[in-house]
Amino acid sequence: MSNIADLIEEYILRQLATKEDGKVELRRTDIADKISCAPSQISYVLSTRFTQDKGFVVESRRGLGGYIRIVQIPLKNLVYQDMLEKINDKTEFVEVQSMVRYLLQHQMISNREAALMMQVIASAYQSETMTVQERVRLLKSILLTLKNFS
Amino acid sequence: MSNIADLIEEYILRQLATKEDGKVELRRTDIADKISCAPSQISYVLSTRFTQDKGFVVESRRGLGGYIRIVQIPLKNLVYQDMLEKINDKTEFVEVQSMVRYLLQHQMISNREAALMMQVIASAYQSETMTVQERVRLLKSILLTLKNFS
DNA sequence: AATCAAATCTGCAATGTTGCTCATGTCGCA
DNA sequence: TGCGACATGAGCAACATTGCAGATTTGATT
Repeated sequence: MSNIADLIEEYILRQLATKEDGKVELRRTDIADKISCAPSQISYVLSTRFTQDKGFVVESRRGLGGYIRIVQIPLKNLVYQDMLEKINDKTEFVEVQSMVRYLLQHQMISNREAALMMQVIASAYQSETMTVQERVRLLKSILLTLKNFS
Repeated sequence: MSNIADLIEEYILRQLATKEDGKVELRRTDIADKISCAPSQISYVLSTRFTQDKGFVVESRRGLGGYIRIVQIPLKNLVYQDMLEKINDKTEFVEVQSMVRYLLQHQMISNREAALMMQVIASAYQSETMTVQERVRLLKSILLTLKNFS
């Protein structure tokens, strides 16, 4: 099937696959030239196949130095679900810490959200008075909030 | 990135970063020479990227000894500072709640950040075991984090 | 003082470089 | 044969770049 939309999708996915961090920056006209198609076709493919709920974020800029940035984001619910299941009364601080790092590196949370979370999480672990049950409940509620608001 | 405007922006930001007080004074033609571009390009970048609502104030003067002064204004810090000062061991839940609402309504935090904060704050107030001192410390550290990451 | 020249920045118009939207058309397949 | 996915181009919106006339400011000259 030499359907142009498929070619474009493949091309972008191949570019993405070469990147470790799941981010590429492309120029629309470059792709259009390479594939030999109308530039608007690129926009079409992006809007139909690189959607948020398929795990992509697309940002762009026009004018000189224009670009299209495509970021592949892990399936959110799975990640959060996984993390939620991992958290129990024996979960160490460093584990939670690395969860936050993971979320940050995969653009599932912002810098500021990460800082906010780290602050709260550190407090929870340092607290002399907070019970382990309370801490677990707090951590889970944070992850749940993120999950529901993504 | 062969985009001159970006270079100029970076240059100015770098100059600003070297200053402790967030103020720089530059000469338009100097920058233009350094970057090798038309002087009016500097004006363009200033008017599009160093705007008031991005937290900058630009003053300038023409003529001999003319200059461009760029000031990075931490307007938002005032709000956070104010809130920080208001928080003590007698601060009620509803007050904190309305602070979060204020931040949200003024677009200083996102929906998700607000949800995150409310979650944590509610936990802190509901906790049977957390001491008042711990709670105050937590609330302040949250606001401080936001302040530093804005 | 009044004037002029030089050094600066301002404002704006003209033009170039991209990406986006939308109306419209095509094509394969159930 | 009708629907939905695919394809295209025109016109538009957003961003960048440049040049030039004009406004300001300083300082030197008359």
